[in-house]
Amino acid sequence: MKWDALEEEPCSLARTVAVIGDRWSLLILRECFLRIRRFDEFQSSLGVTRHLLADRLKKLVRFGVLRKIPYQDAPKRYEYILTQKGLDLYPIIMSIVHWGNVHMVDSRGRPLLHEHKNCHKMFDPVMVCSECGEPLTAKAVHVHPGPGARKPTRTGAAAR
Amino acid sequence: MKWDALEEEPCSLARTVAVIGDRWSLLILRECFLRIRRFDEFQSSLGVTRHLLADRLKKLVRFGVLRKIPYQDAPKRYEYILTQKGLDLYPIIMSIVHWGNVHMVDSRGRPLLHEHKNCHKMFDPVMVCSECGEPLTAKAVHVHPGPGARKPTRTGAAAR
DNA sequence: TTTCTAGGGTTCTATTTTAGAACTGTCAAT
DNA sequence: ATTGACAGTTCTAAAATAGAACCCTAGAAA
Repeated sequence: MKWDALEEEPCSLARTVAVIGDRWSLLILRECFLRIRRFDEFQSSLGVTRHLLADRLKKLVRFGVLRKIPYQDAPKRYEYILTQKGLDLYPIIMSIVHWGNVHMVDSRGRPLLHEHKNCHKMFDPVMVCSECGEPLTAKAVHVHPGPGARKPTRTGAAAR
Repeated sequence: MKWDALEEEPCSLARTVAVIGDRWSLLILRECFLRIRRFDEFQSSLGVTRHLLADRLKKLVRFGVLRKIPYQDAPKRYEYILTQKGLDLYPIIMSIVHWGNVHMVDSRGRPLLHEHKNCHKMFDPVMVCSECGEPLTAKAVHVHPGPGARKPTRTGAAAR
């Protein structure tokens, strides 16, 4: 399967994966949320090759996750900043970080702690139901085909 | 950077990306949460090559996200089911799906709808603070170095 | 008894991606 | 006139992926 094919899938996960589903895109986004904005900063903090960095930034701009803002003329220089669409990725990033905090830390403990400016406490992210506010688990969720679902076919290929 | 190097990074995001940060792993996990369990089912619903599927399943088992459960002897056959560590990936999967629902659907609408068995309503996932229960945004979060943070170096390489 | 099918892989070659390093070009400061 | 910062692009070699074919076990069918 090509990457382009992923964007066309009738599956919100597949389409999101088409945007952020590779190693470097996720690491670049991590840097974005840590206020990194310039090519060289990304390059030196990530150790990614300049080639791939340029490629991934271009892709993220194309998908509307990042926006190029000029910060100087002569020569033209740009900063890459998150759009609203990009800022909306925050729950994804945080849930990834949280899972790592729970399941992948070594004996030294967490690399980062998160403080909520609202309540001034260190927190973990919790995913809850928009309707009743209860924490979500896979077992408590039922899935239904939506309006954009793939029509059932004789082949029985899975549809989402 | 090698994949193995990612696991060693003092960054919970990087370490999680080492486990699930590629296209097929995420799609395989999607199937797992939709109750797919067998090699052939994965293969036909995803269209992934058998080679890569075998490789990714092996990786997910190695990381303790999936477990092989025999369901027949002679010949030995296994089902791949989520461990607790794997079930804990649910918020990641859901937040990815939700972002796709908001930003990547076409005119036909969402491929899937989610019903919460608790309250019997269709819902969206919301990420809130474990301490005060308020919804989280990137701007309301302050980041601090934790006990596992990389020690600052003269080179100024970013640390997380 | 030979053949077929299902399930779960492994092996092979060709194509794509990625890594790693070097190169380009503009401008500012020394 | 040279050096350095910044933001890329271009090159070759190495790795990962796609796509197809092959292998093995065992039960069912012909």
